[in-house]
Amino acid sequence: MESTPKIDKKAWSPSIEADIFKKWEEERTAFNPDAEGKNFVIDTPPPYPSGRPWHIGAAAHYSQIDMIARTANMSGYNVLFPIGIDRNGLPVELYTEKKHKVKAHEIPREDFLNLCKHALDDLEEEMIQIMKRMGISGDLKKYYRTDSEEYRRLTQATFIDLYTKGLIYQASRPNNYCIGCGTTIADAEVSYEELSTELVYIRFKVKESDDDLIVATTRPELLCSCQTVLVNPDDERYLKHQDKYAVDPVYGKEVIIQPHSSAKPEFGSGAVMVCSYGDYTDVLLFRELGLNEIIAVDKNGRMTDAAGKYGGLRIKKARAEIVADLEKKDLVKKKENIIHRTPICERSRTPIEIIPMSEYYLKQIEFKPEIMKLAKKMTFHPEKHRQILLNWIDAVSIDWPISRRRYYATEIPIWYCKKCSEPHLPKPGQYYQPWKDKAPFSKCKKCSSEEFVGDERTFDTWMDSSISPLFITKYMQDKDFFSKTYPTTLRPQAKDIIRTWLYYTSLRCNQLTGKLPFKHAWVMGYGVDEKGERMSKSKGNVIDPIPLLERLGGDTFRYWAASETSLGADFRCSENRIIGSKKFLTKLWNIARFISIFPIQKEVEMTLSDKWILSEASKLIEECSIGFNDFNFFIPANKVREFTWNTFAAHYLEMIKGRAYGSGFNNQKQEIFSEQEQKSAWFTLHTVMKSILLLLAPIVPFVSDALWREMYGKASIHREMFPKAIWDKEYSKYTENLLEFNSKVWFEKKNKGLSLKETINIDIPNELQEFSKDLRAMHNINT
RNA sequence: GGGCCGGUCGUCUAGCCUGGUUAGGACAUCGCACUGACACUGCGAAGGUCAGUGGUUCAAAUCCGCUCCGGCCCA
Repeated sequence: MESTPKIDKKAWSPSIEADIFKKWEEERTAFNPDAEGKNFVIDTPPPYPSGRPWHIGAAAHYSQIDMIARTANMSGYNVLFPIGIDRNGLPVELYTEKKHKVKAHEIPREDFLNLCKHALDDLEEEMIQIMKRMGISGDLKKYYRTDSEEYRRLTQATFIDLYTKGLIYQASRPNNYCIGCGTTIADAEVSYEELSTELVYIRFKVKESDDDLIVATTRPELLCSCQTVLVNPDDERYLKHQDKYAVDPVYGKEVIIQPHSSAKPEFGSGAVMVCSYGDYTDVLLFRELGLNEIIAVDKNGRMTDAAGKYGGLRIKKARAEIVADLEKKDLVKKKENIIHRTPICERSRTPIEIIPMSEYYLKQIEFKPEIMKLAKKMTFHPEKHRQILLNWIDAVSIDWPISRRRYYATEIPIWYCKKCSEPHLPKPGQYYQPWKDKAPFSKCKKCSSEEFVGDERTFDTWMDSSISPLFITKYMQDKDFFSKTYPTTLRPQAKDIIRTWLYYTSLRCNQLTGKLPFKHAWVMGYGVDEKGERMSKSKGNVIDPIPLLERLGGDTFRYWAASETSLGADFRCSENRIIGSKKFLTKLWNIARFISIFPIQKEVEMTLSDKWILSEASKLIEECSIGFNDFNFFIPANKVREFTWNTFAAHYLEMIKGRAYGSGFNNQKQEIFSEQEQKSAWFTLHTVMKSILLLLAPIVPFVSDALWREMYGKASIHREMFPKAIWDKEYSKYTENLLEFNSKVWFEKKNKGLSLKETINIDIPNELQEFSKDLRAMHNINT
């Protein structure tokens, strides 16, 4: 028997991945909802090109999402795997301002938007390149953008629909306002940071007495809006002051001192002033106590006229001056530094102010029970992340403010009558820019006036993002397509945007269609650095995926992404870990290279060794399908590696080598294997090899396809189905004994200083007698 | 203050739901070895009181209580 492998290269070389990718592009068939098989629609998260390099963890997520698509495909589904790029909202604006050294509010809006439109083009191009390098199977030539007219048109149409249904209203109420971004933001966009701040003890006078009342506050500049001072009802220090009036030391205003349980005796002096608005508690207290709000801070972050001589100053400056003035008059008893949990804007990291503004709201409070019900119906992968969504729904306490005072986002499609201010909404189906477009109405429906003014605001970008399942299924555009693809099958997404993207999508799509937008939510953890810390540019621990992909290849990267950490858990990124996964691909390559020596063989009557490894293969297939069904690639990646390397290669290949070559035992030519036995080995080798390649195909699509085409025909492995566990699993009962016996022989030879080729005298245990021919050949055992 | 998740060889992780082998694997470390595909290899060794503590049980990494530590979320 000749021993020339069909595959001549000695190692897997990632450089050929580009050619394979090209082949896939040529062979691509478009998604057809009417094709054979059930439809499987992935609501792919459109990544945001927010800077370079693209976060290696995010890139890893995309490779995992591709594994989902390929898994569905190999399970017989008809897969729609759209690719999108998110380009709306504040990050683009900030990036544009920096890139072009302009300020959004200082140049004409039109010019600014034009700059924004192309600011991300190069970053986007780089992302697409990375996706290609990773072998993403979605159509990378036809990807969508969230800032396209088609997308924004749909956002506006859904808004008009919900407005007509009465789910949207305008109201002025105290809300989170980010001075850095110049806009109201939703609770979901607020995060918290422990910041150090100064607690100032200010001396108030108690009216009609000689007593002082010390009030501790972190916001002395809000003194002008103070409407009452609270003390704890059980605080004996202040019993005598209750229901008297306190006189503030700057404006001389008299406010009532009232008992209230929200004043904690142990915090500060135990007496707190209630101002509009220091924090969210103030908002609740104003409401509860029926106080009149005084607006102390304007939307530019300056004090209003209500602050008297401090009017016009920035918050921090006003605070410093007011404290200095009070100190001069000895009205500050003391100051201390405390750590204060401060709400900040998630995007700009600026502390939040609470300022009443007139904004549009989408009703969500009344939908809470419904969304809660749906959240319990969705299948979560992993199940444990469901709780994050349930907790958030539970915490939702006000309707969602959806209007933003920003520029590069979908415009609110409303015009107002110049005379009577009546709002007018256009017909859905077109993209409207009311800040510059002429109103599409001739007369006001209320007062018949003919002049209109367009709303200048935009939507919260989550208004766009939350309808991605509708956009990809052609909602309001192609009824037939929509009816066949919606609800979508699966939403893959990161853990940290459950309270925004997952929640808002469930809310909005349910309001619009009455249905849950997807059956499965697949939630991934964060990519963190080698030490388990989050990656950030300031920490200097970011890893650029491009050079890694270039050097090690897409499959190495993907195998790492699959095998490193289990579903939904955070995973550590480091070059060493990625390099480690390349070894397995080389091993796989060489196993295939060895097997490619032997001809493809039809099924024949098999020997026990062959039945044994096929039994193990059946077990492997079953274990892997548990992982694939849960879209958990950690399981197949590790199980296949363990089987391939530690069982198939280390034991089975060694056991049948002689038999496959047909040359009998190493030194004892007297015993030769029959042709039948040889063919049985050939058949088994190829059968197991095929199963391994098929099981790995969704994870390492390049190398599996290269080997498949080389060994089993011209068509791509990605047109195949997963293998079925058709082999009798009973023979796995020998596994433990076989592995143990082989180890024992190797150990003996080593101890006696024998080379592996040399003969040895050793007894084959009774339970393995049926394997003795293969075992004697393998170890060169004397009979 | 409340909630959720986690704590297993140097590092990462499986096992925990459904108690019961010498707690499995990978990387790193240390020996030895060219073996009819593979030195990007093979074989072997060393390395763990399963965070701590109390309980349930014939039996606990696994179930329950408490404590400590870390991460996230919400007040």
